[in-house]
Amino acid sequence: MEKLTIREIAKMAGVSPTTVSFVINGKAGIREETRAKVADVIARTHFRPSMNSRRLFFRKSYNITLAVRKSSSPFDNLFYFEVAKGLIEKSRAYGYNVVFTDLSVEDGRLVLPEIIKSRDTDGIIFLQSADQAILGEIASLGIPCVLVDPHVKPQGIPCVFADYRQAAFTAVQYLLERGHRAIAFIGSGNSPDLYMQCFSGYKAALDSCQAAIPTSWIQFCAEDEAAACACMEKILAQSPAPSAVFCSGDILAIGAIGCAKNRGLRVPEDLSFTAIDDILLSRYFEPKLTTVRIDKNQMGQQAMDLLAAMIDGQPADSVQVESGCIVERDTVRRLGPV
Amino acid sequence: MEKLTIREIAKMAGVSPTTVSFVINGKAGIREETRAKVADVIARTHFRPSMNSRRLFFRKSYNITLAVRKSSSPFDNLFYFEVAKGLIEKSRAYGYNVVFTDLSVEDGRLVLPEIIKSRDTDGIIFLQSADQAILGEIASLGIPCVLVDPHVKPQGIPCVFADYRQAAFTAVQYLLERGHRAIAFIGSGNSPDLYMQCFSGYKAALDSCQAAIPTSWIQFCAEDEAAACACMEKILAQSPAPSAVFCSGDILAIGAIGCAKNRGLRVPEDLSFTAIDDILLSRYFEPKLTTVRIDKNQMGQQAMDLLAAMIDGQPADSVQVESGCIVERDTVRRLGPV
DNA sequence: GTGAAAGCGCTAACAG
DNA sequence: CTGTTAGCGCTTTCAC
Repeated sequence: MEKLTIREIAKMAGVSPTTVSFVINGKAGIREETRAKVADVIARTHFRPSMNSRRLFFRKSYNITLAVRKSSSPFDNLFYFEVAKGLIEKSRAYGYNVVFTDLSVEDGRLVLPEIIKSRDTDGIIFLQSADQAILGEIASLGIPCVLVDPHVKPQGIPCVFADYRQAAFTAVQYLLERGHRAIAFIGSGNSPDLYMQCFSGYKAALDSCQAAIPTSWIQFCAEDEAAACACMEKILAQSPAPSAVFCSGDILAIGAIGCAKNRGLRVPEDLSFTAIDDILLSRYFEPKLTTVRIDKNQMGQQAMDLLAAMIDGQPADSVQVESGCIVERDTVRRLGPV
Repeated sequence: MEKLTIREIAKMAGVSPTTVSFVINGKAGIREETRAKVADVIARTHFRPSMNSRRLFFRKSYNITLAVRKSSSPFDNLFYFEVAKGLIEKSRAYGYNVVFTDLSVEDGRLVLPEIIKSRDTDGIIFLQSADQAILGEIASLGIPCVLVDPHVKPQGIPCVFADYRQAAFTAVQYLLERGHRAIAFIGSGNSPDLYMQCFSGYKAALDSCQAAIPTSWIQFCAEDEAAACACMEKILAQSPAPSAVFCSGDILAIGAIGCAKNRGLRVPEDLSFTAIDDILLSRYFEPKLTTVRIDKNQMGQQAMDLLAAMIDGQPADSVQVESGCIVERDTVRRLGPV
């Protein structure tokens, strides 16, 4: 079988290459009869125009790059993968290939992969991390770029955010509706933006019911599972004890619940928990965690929409995805009327 | 700033485009002096030759496609991601972009993504699944293809296998070394190839110590967590009871341990367990699972090596990655001397 | 409405 | 040892 090119197709259909090109690209000005004839040949031969040629002509790579940090935890990986799925689904419609790449480290500096340095990508999506130096380098390369769920808010780069304020509000509201008033807070001050959103949601829910809480119930040094456990310890060290705890992330709740268990408390009989994220583990942890789902798939989809718009030169603003969906499991007990 | 092309660089360096091209591609026949001059200009300008042009010239896309099934469990995702990491690391050295894609379903038939149909990829990597029709379609497209950890062994397509026989042998040997002789087997007959490997490793380890076991200890209907639980039930229904159980997958062990727990048995005090995989959950499950690690990262790397060889037209054979690394955790008890 | 011709940026014969 | 030239396969003016 010979190499199938647009010329071959033209020959087979008895027309010129131009005509074939017009048919392929749906341009006007072709007689319906000719169009059908050409379309028929294309269908029969399964011909596809060479992407490589179009790339050269349009000076587009039709690649978008998903940049992942090198050493990330399995949980990060899960996060990435869900976002990636959303991205991939959408990319199909836009005709982009989604290329995975990781930022490697040389001499302690992050270094961009070749696909970016050689501008072989039409756009870039970063997940969570957002090294300022890297961002600057990309800006100087002139490649559109969007950040997904950044831990720290950068200036001048469109982002896809989850609405952590709404998520926190929902998680706490859920507790209130089940009769809880004594609700503690465990979060991480490591990402101040994130912290502020979560705390603000927590506060908004509590404000509405005029609940007073001791300041020892507000813990913001939980940057990981172990630290969350320590936070829980501090909360339980004083009386009164809360009837419920809201944690700004599932992994923190898992740490905090571990602490409660160690002290002989039963969850949810003695203490209820809600959190934010819905990571894989939450379904397998004992007891199964009640949490507000962050829709990572949708974040991926939004990122694709945003990036595609930027590539087309349209002005783009950050977007926030709805984050008010609670998934009810086994860590919340309904309290009798107070 | 003007568009940087090889002509521009040539002009700046006062040479011809050919010379620049030769320098870039490390061809012989350039005076060192000229070479240095050109190299200097290239370094200063951060020039990279347009991938799009090279693609057209070489008729190569420099893409390899990682095909993922559409609806897969989070655990599959984790598997994919680890393989992908290995793949990505290696792809850098070969100069390939790793493009993620999923097989979508139309009218109940799997359909190949555009990147494959339009031959915009130099090779394809499939994970686990291996629909025969799809494979045939790809073969007719003439695109090199490798399978990673296929559940069913296809003919004529190079694969990257884990050595499940070795893994099973290692897992059972580990139990033997700790004094266990009464060791039951739980596996899944759903993937006969896989089953045979696991059982053969289990048998080989046991053969060497002449241990006799009742046939009820051999269970092969555990296609998932719940089924594994049922298998465990059957094993425990008769006496004597084994002192240890080997499961051909972590998720099966988790199901089986659940059954043992329900019956009031303590793990590992009353019953020990080993398995194969080392999935994320095994570290978080209570008790933490002792298991033989399958190195998915390495499988990804091997897949890249294999695929690259095939793309270069070299003959390629399936490879098997070493799979004898046990990760010791909390599900095995050492028995006193018999 | 359709065809001939130029060019996207690079590479590699082929001259000089 | 270096420069000129002709494509790789497509798209798109610009004539006809």
